[in-house]
Amino acid sequence: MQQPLSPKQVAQAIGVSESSLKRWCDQGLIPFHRTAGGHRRLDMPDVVAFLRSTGHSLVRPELLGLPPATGQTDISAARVQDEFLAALVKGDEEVCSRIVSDLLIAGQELASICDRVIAAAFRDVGDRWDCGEVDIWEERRACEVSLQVLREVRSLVPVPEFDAAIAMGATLDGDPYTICSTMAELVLREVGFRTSALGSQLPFATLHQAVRKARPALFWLSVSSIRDIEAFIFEWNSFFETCRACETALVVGGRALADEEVRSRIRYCCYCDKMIDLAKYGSTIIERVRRTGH
Amino acid sequence: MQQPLSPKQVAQAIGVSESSLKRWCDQGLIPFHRTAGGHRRLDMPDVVAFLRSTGHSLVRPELLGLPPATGQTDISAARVQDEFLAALVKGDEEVCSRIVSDLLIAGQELASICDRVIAAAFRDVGDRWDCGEVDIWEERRACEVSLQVLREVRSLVPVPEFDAAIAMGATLDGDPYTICSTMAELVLREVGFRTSALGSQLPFATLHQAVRKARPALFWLSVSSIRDIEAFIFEWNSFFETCRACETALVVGGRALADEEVRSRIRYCCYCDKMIDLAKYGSTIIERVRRTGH
DNA sequence: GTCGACTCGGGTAATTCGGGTC
DNA sequence: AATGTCCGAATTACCCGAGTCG
Repeated sequence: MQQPLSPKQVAQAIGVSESSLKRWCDQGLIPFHRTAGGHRRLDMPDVVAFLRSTGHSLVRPELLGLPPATGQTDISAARVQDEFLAALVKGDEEVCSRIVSDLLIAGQELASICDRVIAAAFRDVGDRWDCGEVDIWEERRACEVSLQVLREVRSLVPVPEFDAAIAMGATLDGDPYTICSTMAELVLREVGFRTSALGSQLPFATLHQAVRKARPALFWLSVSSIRDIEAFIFEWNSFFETCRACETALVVGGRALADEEVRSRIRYCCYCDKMIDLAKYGSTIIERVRRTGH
Repeated sequence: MQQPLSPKQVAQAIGVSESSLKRWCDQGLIPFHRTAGGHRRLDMPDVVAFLRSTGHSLVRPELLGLPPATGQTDISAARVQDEFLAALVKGDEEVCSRIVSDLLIAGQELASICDRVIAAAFRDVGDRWDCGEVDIWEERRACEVSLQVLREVRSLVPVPEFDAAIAMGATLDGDPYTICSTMAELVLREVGFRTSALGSQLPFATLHQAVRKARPALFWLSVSSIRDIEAFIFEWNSFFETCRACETALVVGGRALADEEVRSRIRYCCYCDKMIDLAKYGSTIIERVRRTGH
């Protein structure tokens, strides 16, 4: 759990006077609470949200425990993607998380950072693997680094409300790739869900149990490979019925279902090619739940 | 009735100095009574009421059930373990990470937190799984929560020196359990290594490459299951030769090697039953590298 | 009764408050 | 309209020798 920040800390990190920061707080631009003696205390995710919405940048990020800035804030610049890819292949976690947190603070959509930087880098790593340019251990190290980066980003987005709608998700038996599923969790959390990731390699049987017990409003499944197509389709559709009975929206994504052939034979509520799609669909569900209660 | 709390406990739990808390007591903001010798004692309901009134609403009452700072007795340890286990099974990441970070702040060794809280909880979760008390998805969720907690703790550990010795590690092909390996990374990082975790399910072939290319001073392998013992032993010993050639200390741990029968047939530099052992061995290596340069 | 850890009370330095002014 | 600077009063964090707890 994060320690709350003092106005001075935040003011110095942004590079403005303490008075300005206090005024912003008092105007409601940054949520804050007070100590018993009346001193203001700020939470990190609230500060980050303020930075993102106003376009302020951090002069001294290290005062907030963030990595030093790179100055790169334009996500479409090929240079950002190249730098991220290079750092990822070298296993340079510091640079990776610096790039991502810069983009985030600069106000880029989290979902498009996932799509255009992280997922894009993994496609490239995959290509290089095919060519024999990177070894398995380098690819796995890249996964670990990315997971750590995603974890750091997670601490920068607001904690969901205690009574928010629940989203759950996983990857299926035989599918060890957790990156997509972890990105999905992060994106849905940012949209406002209380998320719980169930990890990788789960058999369908236990997913039925999970949905019945936790009653999530949304369930995501990331499918990167399928062994037995017929068995998969049968089990999938049975799982869909359970979801429907529990009023759970079943969302699907992943390489293996880019093929319309398979997709046409399974039932689902939404197919998301990219994280940005998931973010949009998640928002509509959150909205509906807020309005109607389910 | 709950046991009364000491000022230090409460101050730590809500992240303020002990003096502030005592002042608030003396101002009448928090009701309290005194021991015969004059020490302040607070009751849980009063503390919770105070937190509500000051907007610390995120803090949950159960977080205050933690033991005093450097609780070294088995009793207090057992209590933490129970709280952690309960939260883990419920998938309550917030409470889990709070417990761990409180213990860290209180000065507990990271390695012994790993051994006595996290690893211990997983043994229990495993037992309950065997009894059918918890389902697979709950166990997997517990893994994910633990990984999140470990990654969060990682950001509290000082960043290693740029030129520090390197430690690498992984789990082997067919072994999907990453918790132990992640704990190992964390412990070695705290000791001063620049670590890079390679994730799970790595074939031996690529480990040879990794060691030759990165030349780590230490390589950890966590082995929780072995399929073909003879093949394993052969491949292992070949990997040990590579490590020796690269002056890499090969450290081993994990359930599957608790059996001395298998262990007697493989070569390694150190077997670590617990994380505390790994921390000690890691320190000696770091020391040696600092002195001799390799 | 011993002992280590904790707590007391009080003092001091640093931070923050709110408000007024530039 | 927004920001930066200044100020006296209040709040908080850190420190220490003596006493208490378990």
